[in-house]
Amino acid sequence: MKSASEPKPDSKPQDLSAQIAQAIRDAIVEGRMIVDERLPSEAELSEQFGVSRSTVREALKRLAAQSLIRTQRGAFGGAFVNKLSYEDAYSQHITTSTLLLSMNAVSFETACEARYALERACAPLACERRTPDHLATMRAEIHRQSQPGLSDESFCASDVALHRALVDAAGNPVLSYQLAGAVEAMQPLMNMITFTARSREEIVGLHTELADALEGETPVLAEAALHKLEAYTLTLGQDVMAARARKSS
Amino acid sequence: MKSASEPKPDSKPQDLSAQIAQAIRDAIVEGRMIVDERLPSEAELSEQFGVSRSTVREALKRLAAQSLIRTQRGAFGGAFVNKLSYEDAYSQHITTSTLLLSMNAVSFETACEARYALERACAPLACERRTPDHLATMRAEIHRQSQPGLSDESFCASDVALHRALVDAAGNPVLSYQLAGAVEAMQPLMNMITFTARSREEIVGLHTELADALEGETPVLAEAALHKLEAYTLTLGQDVMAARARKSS
DNA sequence: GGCGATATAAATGTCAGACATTTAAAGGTC
DNA sequence: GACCTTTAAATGTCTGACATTTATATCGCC
Repeated sequence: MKSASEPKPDSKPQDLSAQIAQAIRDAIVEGRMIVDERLPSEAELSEQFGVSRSTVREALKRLAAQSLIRTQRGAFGGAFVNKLSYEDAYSQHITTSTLLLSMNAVSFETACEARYALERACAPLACERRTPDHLATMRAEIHRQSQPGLSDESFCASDVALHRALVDAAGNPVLSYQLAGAVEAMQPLMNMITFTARSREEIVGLHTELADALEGETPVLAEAALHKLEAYTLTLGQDVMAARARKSS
Repeated sequence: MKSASEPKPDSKPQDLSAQIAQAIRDAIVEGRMIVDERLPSEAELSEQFGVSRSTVREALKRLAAQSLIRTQRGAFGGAFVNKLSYEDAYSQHITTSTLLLSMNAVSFETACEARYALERACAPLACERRTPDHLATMRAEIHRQSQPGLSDESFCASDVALHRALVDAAGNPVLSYQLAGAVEAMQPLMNMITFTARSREEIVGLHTELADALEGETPVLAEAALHKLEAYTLTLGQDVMAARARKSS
């Protein structure tokens, strides 16, 4: 793997707590410590590394922030190598993706393209494996989206739920994990768009096409629906941008 | 357990340092603090939150571990909201994905399926946008892979580099970020496979098909090559599994 | 006046020790 | 044997001190 011998000569000597965290992280990632194994106590670690207990604690908190360890108080407590759950990984991935998008001025076009490309990737699998449950969820969300009184926020949330159902229908947890970030991180960008009655109607129509394609197990139609959805979402976004540009100029 | 009447099984009240970290994290994610803005000093934070400086420091270390803040020593130093770079996001994503796969006993089949589904997602874009540079990289890696003396590790690394070039050719950084985890996290699983001369030849052939498809801008052929590659990788993996089962029984 | 060396101050990094709290296990009582 | 109490081993928190880093201000010299 990479690390220590980076070509970058600038590398500042890190804090002790960062170094210790890295040492333990390596041990976990490389499998030298297994899930649920107990780390030495803070006192023992501070002796092993020749630092104070506070420094060790800061290192452990870094690892805890990445869900690499969990701590338990009391006798026979301590820090344990944590089994990284899909749930933990999801939420970290979503936080990171959301920040990445918002802090790097990713254009609506780029994010949209990535999102729908990824969703099309799971369309064939979803057609093959979708259960009645998945179809029911999608139909329910579509029904929700066609109700007139729905707020923009709720419409967006329902949109995410529908797409989430599509992803889950592919029946591959690794795929679901990878896509969760892409879809959910888009929501802040989606929330910029104000949906008119007209545009909602169009979207609901395309969602229905998508659900029909899954039900009929026709991947080509599912991909086509996603292509149309991407194109339409893009025009909506560009309209909003154009309107803003006009207003501000 | 006293009562089930709690509306939310609030599980456990978190540590103070975790609460403080969450409060600051929320402020950053919700945009109440912007990039490069300076946080109050540790002393000020400890007064604001009514805790000791060590507790504040543990909270800050948690945030630093997620690359949400960076710290600078010296006068007018302090903690600053960090602009999350693609690089930081990559490495976090890869670490998380690798652990997720290794700790949750994800099958080779599932991981393989996810990986190639994602790669096929960027095939059409890559056909459209690949530069001569991308093609050159792919050809160079293919040439490397066909050299007889190459170690298994190097072969795998070259495989990753080739697929990385494919992903980058799509010219969408968000897509690259999302896929980096999937492809690189697979490497430990790929390293299980020992490549015979025969299997390498087959893989190099399929890689060439893929490069040809990109060069000819024929997305259908690119997807076909990836499908064949997935199928072949899968059989290789299953052979290894079967051989192990025979040996251990 | 300008410039280089020095002092200063503000902040993080580290340490040491104490006390509080939690928790499981050992021991004692009926 | 069931229930209560004690105990010990951990983490969680606080306090105060000192070390180190670094931008800025000051001073002395030309």
